Amino acid sequence: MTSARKLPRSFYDRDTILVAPDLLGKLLVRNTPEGPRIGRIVEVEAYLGPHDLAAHTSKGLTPRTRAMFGPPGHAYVYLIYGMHHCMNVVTEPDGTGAAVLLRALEPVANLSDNTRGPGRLCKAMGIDKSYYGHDLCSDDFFIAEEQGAQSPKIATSARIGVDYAGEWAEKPLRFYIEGNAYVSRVPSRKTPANP
DNA sequence: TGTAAGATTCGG
DNA sequence: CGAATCTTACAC
Repeated sequence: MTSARKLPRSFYDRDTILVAPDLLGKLLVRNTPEGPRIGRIVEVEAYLGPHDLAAHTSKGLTPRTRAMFGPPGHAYVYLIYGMHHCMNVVTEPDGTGAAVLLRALEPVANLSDNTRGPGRLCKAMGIDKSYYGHDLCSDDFFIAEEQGAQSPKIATSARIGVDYAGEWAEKPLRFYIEGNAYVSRVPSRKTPANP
């Protein structure tokens, strides 16, 4: 049986551009009365801070973005389009306003097969606003590293669904495991920066 | 107090 | 390609 080690707070207390790709291959774990729901992270997006026009924190500190401006290693959960929850992992020191959006999981235990895309990911894991600001260094909801796991092959692309962000929409801040069947989309779509 | 838009998903 | 659906932010 493979062992897994919970990631320490220091893992999240680094530049978001480093944390995002490092999250690939890690295990998202939520303990429930029916047993632990576990998924391997295969796709993420980095949101760097208030200067990143695609990030929610570019609007400043509001009740909604409070968790994202908070200390690292906590969950930033929000409802989008009135029907889907999205989960982020807060990074960098308290007050920075940066986070990593989890976009897709590969099912490992007690998960449906429907884990592609940030909305479906939260539905499969049972994540909602009750987890807003939840500490990911807790025992019931955390991210762990599989011991002996090999480093995944990482690819990048522009982030999805942030066309409103101008030049920030084109930056390669989406990271995913190349070839993994659970990545939500292939970057075969419109690529403006491809003359 | 009113309104516009969103880090998405699903159906036609 | 457009509706669903409702919270949030911001204008009046």
